[in-house]
Amino acid sequence: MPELPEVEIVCRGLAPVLEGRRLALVQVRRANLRLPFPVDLALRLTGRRVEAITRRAKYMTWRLDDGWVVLGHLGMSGRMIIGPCDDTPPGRHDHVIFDTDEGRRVTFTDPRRFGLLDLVRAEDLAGHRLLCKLGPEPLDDAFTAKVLKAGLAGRSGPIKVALLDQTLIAGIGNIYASEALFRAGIDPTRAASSLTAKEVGRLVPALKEVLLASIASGGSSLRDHRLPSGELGYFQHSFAVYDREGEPCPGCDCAQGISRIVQAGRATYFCKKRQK
DNA sequence: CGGCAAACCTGCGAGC
DNA sequence: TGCTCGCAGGTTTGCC
Repeated sequence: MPELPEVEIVCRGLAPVLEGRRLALVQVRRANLRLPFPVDLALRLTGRRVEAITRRAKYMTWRLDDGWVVLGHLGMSGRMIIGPCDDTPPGRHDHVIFDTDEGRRVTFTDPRRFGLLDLVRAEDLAGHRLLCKLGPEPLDDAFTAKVLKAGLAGRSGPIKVALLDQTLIAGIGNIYASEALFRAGIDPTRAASSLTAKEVGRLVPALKEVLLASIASGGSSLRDHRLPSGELGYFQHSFAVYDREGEPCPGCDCAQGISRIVQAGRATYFCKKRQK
């Protein structure tokens, strides 16, 4: 379930395993995911020390000791699984396996193969073709109602679809778009440009709140119960509206309950009474 | 440029 | 039990 909060949790979970460690053995088990892997990826990573792990939007970056950065994306179904280095045979979808000099193993598994892994020079990271068009980080202080309002100007499409546009805001996915609009009381079908300053003034904190709450719950569950699987960031969330079609609205007593519609090919969940 | 559908993949649950 | 269908949390591309 990799939207911004999940990627953040994965990065935080990987940091204690990888930061400061050398990659003793890297196994690349196929030539590509969504994009081709860099040539000689395994060779270029083997022996490198991971200096720092950070996140940009839904991308993770591992800064290496030779000036290169591993750029990773989990796509729809990508996961990072932590375990020991042992003789367990890799699963069908275990595409890249990183063993550290401490005897720990990180397995990048991705059944649908929408994820990606690339190498980029640190000084070229911001200009990378996948990163250079990304909009502001929603959790940055610089992401304000004024900034979002300006971005929505001239957009006739629905606000919910606009929130998924990574050039407008980076990191919002299909779940948190619905959740934030519910929290802000805004109808997802409204034209993006029709939102008033007051409404955008509710939407921006709503976005920050749903993301932060998700990170907080993931962080705590990660600290408190290390999953036997070693899997990071894939705990049970409780969403107010997402995937709750027909269930009672948690914000009002309407008889209709949560509605599901499709916008730009993706499911949207909302309360028709509470969201205007 | 904006908006939309299709494409990339596999897995899973519902329904028959 | 087994099949088909629809659907899934992302992003890019190409067409209008």
